Amino acid sequence: MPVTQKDIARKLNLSIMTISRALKGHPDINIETRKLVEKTAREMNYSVNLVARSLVQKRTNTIGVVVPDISEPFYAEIVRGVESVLRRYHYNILLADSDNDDNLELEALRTLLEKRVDGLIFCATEKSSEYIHILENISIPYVLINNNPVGLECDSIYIDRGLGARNALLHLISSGFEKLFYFYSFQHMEQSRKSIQGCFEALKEANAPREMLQLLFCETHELETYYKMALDNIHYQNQRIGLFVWDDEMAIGVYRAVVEKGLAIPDQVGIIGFDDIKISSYLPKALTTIHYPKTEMGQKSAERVIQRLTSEEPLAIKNIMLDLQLIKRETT
Amino acid sequence: MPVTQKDIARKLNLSIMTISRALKGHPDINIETRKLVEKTAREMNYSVNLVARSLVQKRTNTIGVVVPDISEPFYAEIVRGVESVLRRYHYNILLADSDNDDNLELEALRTLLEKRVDGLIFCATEKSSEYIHILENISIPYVLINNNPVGLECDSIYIDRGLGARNALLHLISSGFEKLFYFYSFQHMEQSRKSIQGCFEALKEANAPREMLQLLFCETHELETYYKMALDNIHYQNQRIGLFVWDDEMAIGVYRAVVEKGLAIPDQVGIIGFDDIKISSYLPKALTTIHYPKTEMGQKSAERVIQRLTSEEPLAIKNIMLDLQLIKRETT
DNA sequence: CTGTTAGCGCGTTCAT
DNA sequence: ATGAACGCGCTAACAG
Repeated sequence: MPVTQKDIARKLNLSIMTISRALKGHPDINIETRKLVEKTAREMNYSVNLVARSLVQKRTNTIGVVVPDISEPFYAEIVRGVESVLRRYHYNILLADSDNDDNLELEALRTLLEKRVDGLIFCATEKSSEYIHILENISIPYVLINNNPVGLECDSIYIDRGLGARNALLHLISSGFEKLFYFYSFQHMEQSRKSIQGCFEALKEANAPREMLQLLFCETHELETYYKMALDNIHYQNQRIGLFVWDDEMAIGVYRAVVEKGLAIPDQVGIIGFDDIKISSYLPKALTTIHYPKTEMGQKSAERVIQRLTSEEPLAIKNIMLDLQLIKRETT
Repeated sequence: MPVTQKDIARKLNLSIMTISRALKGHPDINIETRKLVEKTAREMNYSVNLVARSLVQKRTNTIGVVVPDISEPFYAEIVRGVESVLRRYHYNILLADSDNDDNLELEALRTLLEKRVDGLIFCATEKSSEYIHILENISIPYVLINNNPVGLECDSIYIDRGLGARNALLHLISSGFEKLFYFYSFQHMEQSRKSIQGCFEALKEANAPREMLQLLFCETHELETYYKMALDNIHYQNQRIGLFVWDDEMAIGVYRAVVEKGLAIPDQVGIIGFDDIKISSYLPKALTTIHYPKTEMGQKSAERVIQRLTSEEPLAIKNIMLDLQLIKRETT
C-alpha cells in the first residue's frame, strides 16, 4: 500500500489540497509549509499516483507505439527515435509488438486506446486493413509510419521505395551490370509492388529490355530464404550480375551465397541493399546501399504527435516524405 | 469525449452497474440485457477506460521495462522476449530507454513507478548505483537482467561472461592460435572485469604464459573504434593470431580490419565473437561465437514477474544463470 | 438478476 | 494562503 497525499495530510494536520499544491510547486503556498510537505513526503516515501492524475486530467502522458517486430533492428531504431523526442516532453512509450499478425495488431491497438494513450504511432503490417475502422473513429492524434494501407487521410511519414528501387537499378545499370536480379519478399505488399514498379521504370529510362531484370520472390523474410534463393538462382556466365536486395540484412545472406560461389565482388557480381544498417560499412566489402532515415522517421512522427497534442488550432494533415540516399561503397 | 458506461446507462435506463457487469461478461446477468448492452456499446463506440479501472483495482496490467538503448539489437531481442510472454497474460510494456545515462535511468524508473506499473524488468547500465535506494524500497516485483550492480538481493537473470571468456580463449588456444588479443570496452564494468578474469583463468589452465594475451581496451562501444583498434594493433608475424571480441557486432569491425590487412581467416587470424546475432552465420566466413540466450532471457524475466504477480505465497529469491554455448563456425 | 452506496487518489472550482 | 465539496470512470460489497 503506497502512501497517498491523504496520509501526508493526516500526519501534518493539513488538507489534501495543501499537500497536492505543495508537491506540484504551486505558487500560492507558504514556502515553509511547502518545505515541510516535501520533507515529509520524502520521509514517508511518497510517490504520486499518476493513474489517479490521469483519470482527472484525461491525459496519460503516454504514447502508444505499435510495431510488427521490435527485434528487427529496423523497428528498434524507429522506436529509439520516437523515444528520444518523447523524453523531452515527458511522455512515455506504451509498446505493442504485433508479431506481424493482423489480429494481434488489432487487439493491441484496442488495448492501447483503452489504456487511454494520448497519441499513437503506428507501423502497420500490410496484411491487415480492418484496423482502419478503428483509426477512422479515433479521437487522438496518430501518425502512420511507412505504410498507409488504404489511403487513410491522416498524418504519415514514409519514403518512396519505388524511387529507391529505380535509383538502385539505374546505378547498377550505369555501373555496367548486364543481368539484374531483384530479391524481395512481402513484408509490405504495397511497398513491394511499388518497388517492383520502380525497377521497371529504371529499365525503361535506361532503354534496357525487360528481360534484363529477373524478380526473385522470397517466400519468407529470413536470411536463410534469401541465402538459398541466391544459391539457387545466381549463375555467372560472362555477364556481370547486379543484385538489388530488399534490405541490408537480407543482402548479407545473398552476399554470403555469392562468396560461396567464388564470384568476385564487384567485378562479377554487384550488390545493393536497402536501409544502411550500422554494420553495412564494415562488411569485408562495404555494402552499397540506400540510406533509410529510420531514426529521423521515429523522431519526426513523435514530433508530429506532440505538435497535435499541444497546438490549439486544428492542424492540417501532413504527409511527410523523407529522402532516400544511395550510398555507393564497395559492392558495386 | 469518449462515451462512458454512464452514457450507456442513461440511454438504456439501466444502472451503471448493470452496464459494467454486462460488459465484463459477469455471470449474474440476464442474457437479453447483456446482448442489448453489448450492442448499444458497440453502436455508441464505447471503449472501457482502463485508467479508471486501474485506479480501482490497483493494477495497471503494465510492466515497466528499462533498457540502455533499444536500438541495440541485443536489447531489442530481450524486449521481444519479454513482450512475447507478457502478451499471453494481457500485460503491456511501458518502455523506458535510459540512453545509457544513469540520471535518465533514475528518472525513468521513478516515472514508471509513478505510473504504477505492476512489475519491472530492468537492464541496468553499470554506471549507476543510486537507483539502488529506489529498488530497495520498491513494493512491486522486479527482475534485474544481466547486471546486479551491488549485489542487490532480488530476482535476476544473467550469464557468466567470465566463463564465456574462458571457454573462448581455451578454444582459441586449443585451435593452435599462438598470440591472443581480447577486444573489450566498458559497456558493463563488472562484466568486463569478470571477462578479463576469465581470460586469465584460461591461460592458467592451458599453462600458457600471461604475455600470450594482450588486452585491447576500446574507449567507446562503437564499430569504428574496434575497427581502428584492430587496424592499429594486429600485426601478423608468423604466429597465428586469435582474436576474442566483446560482441558479434564489434567483431564485424575487427573482421573487416583483418580482411583489409589481407590476412587469411582462420589460417592466420581467428576470431570469436559474443552474442550470436542473426547475421553472424551469414558472414563470408561464418563467425565463431558464443551464443547468448537473449530472447530466453527476456522470456524468463517476464515469466518470473508474472509468477510473483500471481502467486499467493511469497516466493524465494531466484537468481537464474543461463548457459552460454560456444558455436564453432568458420573463423576459428 | 439489478440497483445503491461508497471510494480508488488526485485535481478543479469556489469559498474563506 | 488554505480548505471543502465534488467529480474523473469505474468496480466492490452489499442490498433487495
